[in-house]
Amino acid sequence: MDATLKALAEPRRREILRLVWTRELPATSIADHFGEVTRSAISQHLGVLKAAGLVSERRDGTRRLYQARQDEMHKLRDFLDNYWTSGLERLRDVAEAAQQEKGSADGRTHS
Amino acid sequence: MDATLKALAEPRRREILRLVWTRELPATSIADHFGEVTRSAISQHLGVLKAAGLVSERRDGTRRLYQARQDEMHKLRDFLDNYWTSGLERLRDVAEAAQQEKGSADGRTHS
DNA sequence: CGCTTGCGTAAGTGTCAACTAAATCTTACG
DNA sequence: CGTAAGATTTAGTTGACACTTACGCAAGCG
Repeated sequence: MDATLKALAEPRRREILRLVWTRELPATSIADHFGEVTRSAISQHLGVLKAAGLVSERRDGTRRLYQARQDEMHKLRDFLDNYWTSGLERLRDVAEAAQQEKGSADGRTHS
Repeated sequence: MDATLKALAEPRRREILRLVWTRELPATSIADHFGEVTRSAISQHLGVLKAAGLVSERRDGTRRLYQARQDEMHKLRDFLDNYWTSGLERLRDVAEAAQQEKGSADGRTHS
C-alpha cells in the first residue's frame, strides 16, 4: 500500500494510469502523449507503476502493452476507508492517549 | 488534490493523521508518539498536513491542538473514484489514440 | 520582570527520486 | 548474419524532502 500511494503521488504517473485505464497501450503511444518528456522517463514510470501492481504488462512481439489493474485501485480505496478508524493499533493509541491525559492534564486546561 | 496525495505518500504523516482522526491532540502529544523522531520533524509534518487541508489547527493558550479534517479525505475518495473514468480530457485521449491506431497500425500487428 | 512551557522557523545535511543521454537487450525481417 | 524498431537499463545530474540542531516567539506563572 505504501508503494501504491507513493506511485500515485506523482502526477505524471496518474496520467499514465488514466491513459491505460480502459485499454491496452504500447509504451511508445504512452510516451508520445508527453511531448516534453523522454521515452526513458516514461519507461521508468511504468516500472514504478508495475512494481506497485498498478499496471500489467503484456508482450506482443517487440512491443509491450500496458493496462491498468483496476482491482488494485479498489484495494487502495478500501484501505483509505478503513485505515483511520480500525484495527488494534488504533485502540492501543487511544488507550495510550488516555493514559497520557490522565498523567498531565491536571491544572492544565484553562477556563 | 496533488498536495493531498503527496502528503499521504509519507507513512509518518499517515500515522499522525490516524492519531488525530477522532480527537484533538496537542503537537507535543503527537510527537511523543514517535520516539525516534524529533519534535521539530513532527511540527514540519503537521505543517504539510495543514497546508494540504488535511488537519485543522486550534490554539489554546500556548498549545496548538490538531485534528483531522475527515471531509478532505472523503474528497480524495471521490477524486480517486472519478479521475480515471470521467471528464472531457478522457474523451480527447481516446479519440487521439484511435487516430494514432489508424495511422500506424497497417501491417504492424503480427499473426 | 525573569523563567518555563509549548511550538514554529532557519539553516545545514544526507538521501531519494525524476530526469537525460548513452548503452543494451529482444524480436523481426531481408 | 546485419540491421532496424520497440523498449528497458545504466550511469550521472539535479532538485525535492525528511531530518537534526539551534534559535525565536508567544502565553502563562512565580
